[in-house]
Amino acid sequence: MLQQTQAARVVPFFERFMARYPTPAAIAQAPAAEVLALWSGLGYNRRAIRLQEAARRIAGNGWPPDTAGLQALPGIGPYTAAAVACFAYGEQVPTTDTNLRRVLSRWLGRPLRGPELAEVARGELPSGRAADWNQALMDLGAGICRPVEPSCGECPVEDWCAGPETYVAPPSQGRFRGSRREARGAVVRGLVARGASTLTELSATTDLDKRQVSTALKTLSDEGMVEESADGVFRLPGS
DNA sequence: CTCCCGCGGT
DNA sequence: ACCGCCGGAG
Repeated sequence: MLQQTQAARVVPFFERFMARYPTPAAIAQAPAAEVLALWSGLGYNRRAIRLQEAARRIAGNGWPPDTAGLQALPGIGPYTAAAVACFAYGEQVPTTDTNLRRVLSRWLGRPLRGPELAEVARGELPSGRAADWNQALMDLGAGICRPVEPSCGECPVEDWCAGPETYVAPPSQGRFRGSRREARGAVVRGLVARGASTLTELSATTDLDKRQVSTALKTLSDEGMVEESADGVFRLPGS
């Protein structure tokens, strides 16, 4: 849930999920339609499908014991694997998210990315305190070492930091208004609200033209978020 | 407009 | 290395 999503926005969704699905087995057995209904509104709906698939593997095979095993699960990349390994398993690994990337880049005075970022972050880990360190750097990045208008005067490490200039903004994302992403999100919300629906019904509900709805349904089907249950009738999987 | 405790397919 | 994916806050 925290992947590319502000922590404050995640909290209510997380609480609902943990109440409904306290264990991997619980979410593994749920209909995908129900999981998507609980997820819809948080963003990046594919994460819900991948989370459930990961839970099914975990319910069947148990938890992967290390970072490599975690990263082999769907939807789990370098950051999430490291975060689980560190915060849940106590492994001494850096959680190289966007905050650590920015904080360490400014600290060292040059832009860090990819393998080099991971290597530098590993080198800075204080012995035996990876979890505290990672948490502290993420909070420093979110609260003080912000992307724009960082509060260097309040920063506890200002004296040995190169300064905020080296921050490089991520590539811009393209308009959301009128995008296929917006249409896909609207179609999922429409199917959550209406249940099984035709193209015409979804077009009316979402206030999108049939061309956009049709494209959204096709791509959503390809990714396992929608099924065509009968000819021309679409629904969320398992509904 | 930008950013958010990224990931996966190309 | 690049791009699409969701949605809300500032």
